[in-house]
Amino acid sequence: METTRGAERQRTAAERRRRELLEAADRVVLRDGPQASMNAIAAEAGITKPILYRHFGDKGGLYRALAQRHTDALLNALRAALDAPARRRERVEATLDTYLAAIEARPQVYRFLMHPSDDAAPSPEQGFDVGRHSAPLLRRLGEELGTVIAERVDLGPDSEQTARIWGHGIVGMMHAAGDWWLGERPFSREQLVRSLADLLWGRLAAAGDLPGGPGF
Amino acid sequence: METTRGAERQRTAAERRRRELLEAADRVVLRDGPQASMNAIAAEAGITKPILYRHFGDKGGLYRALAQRHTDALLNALRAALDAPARRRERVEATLDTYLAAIEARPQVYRFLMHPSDDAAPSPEQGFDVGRHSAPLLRRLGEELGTVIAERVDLGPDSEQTARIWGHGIVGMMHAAGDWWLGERPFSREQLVRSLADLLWGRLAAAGDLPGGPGF
DNA sequence: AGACTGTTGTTACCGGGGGTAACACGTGGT
DNA sequence: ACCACGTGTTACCCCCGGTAACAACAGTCT
Repeated sequence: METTRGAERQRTAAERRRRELLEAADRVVLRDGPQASMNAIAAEAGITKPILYRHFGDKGGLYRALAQRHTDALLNALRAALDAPARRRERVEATLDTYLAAIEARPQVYRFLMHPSDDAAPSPEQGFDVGRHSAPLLRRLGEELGTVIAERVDLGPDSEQTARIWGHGIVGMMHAAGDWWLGERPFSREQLVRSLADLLWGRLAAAGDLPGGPGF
Repeated sequence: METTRGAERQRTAAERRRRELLEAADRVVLRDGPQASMNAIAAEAGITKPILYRHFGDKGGLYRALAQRHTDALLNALRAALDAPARRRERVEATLDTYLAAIEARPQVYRFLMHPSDDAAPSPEQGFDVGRHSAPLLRRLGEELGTVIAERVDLGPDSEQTARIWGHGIVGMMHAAGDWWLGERPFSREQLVRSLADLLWGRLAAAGDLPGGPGF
């Protein structure tokens, strides 16, 4: 029967179209930042809005599809750094450096991933639904790192819970420091990596007091 | 001359009005979240939009004025915790706890401060202007903590730079972990504080490996 | 052939958001 | 009486996300 072959062809055609649209969207987002409008994306793709909506449902759908590509790439790079056969300190430094190199190389992509401009999911949840509001990518990174820590590091009782806290905390540290550094960039990436690793290695606890502070 | 007294009276009246408007805006933001519309705020205040614009210029102006009140309060509380006469570990824990207690007590305020929905400053800077895009409050906290660290902790050469990195990093850690915790809240605030302080105290470096990880 | 179905594309519209222009009113100062 | 000024309104503009309604064209079924 010809129907199945026809349907097949149609499907692959639709997928190709979808990829083309995503590439156009990518170009616009890279140029205009996360606040790129649907009109602009449609124009870049040489078509009009309703087609975009047919393919992606709503703006959130397009953005999610767009984000997934970049997210997957970054996540794979981070996993590789995390799995390198080296001492823990070196793995941590490699992971920090991988992340920072990525955001340094393509700041607009990073900005798009981390600041999705808005929810796109105005779910009418009543009770305090705070949280889940930082970029979803950050959450994902935090969870991922948490499980890696839980798998590999011996943390005694409550290990699972501690690992998750640390996962989110370390990711947040990396993100905030990176975001700030990217704005001013007053020193090299290596120095940033070293300082952050030093922080995680307890140098804050080990350092001595300077005169003039409160208490001892 | 009566003019100065009259002008005086007018000015204080205008200031009172401004405070009333801010309080109305506060109510709406607390109810509707950061995406509260100018129409809604005007309605809550019992007036119409143009008055708001006369008082605050634009939406960003209103939001900035609104944010400053809460920001100052939080900042003062944090400074108090940071200045308590106690050992460093206790001061760190107190500061973490202060921050987390604040976001736990008033999640909507926190959400408003941290996720200002959008820039409000679409400055057409050309070059990579990434950064400065997380909530300004986070930046401010990071800088503040950085200077405190630089003032009090002996970090050897490059101390200034290291302190700033740590300031932003620690604030980011606190923020990300707090944001995540606020969403699920699977354990008490005390445990969160202890775990984060442990992380800063180098427990990650000290902990042993579990079998199965890469390298040793 | 002709009728049916599905996809691709269009134009034209809706509701709502930020922001502003133009005008009405009251009150105190000269 | 007149002026200056702050408060308030209505009515509008433009843009954005999203949708309805329709046009054109393929391939399929009888």
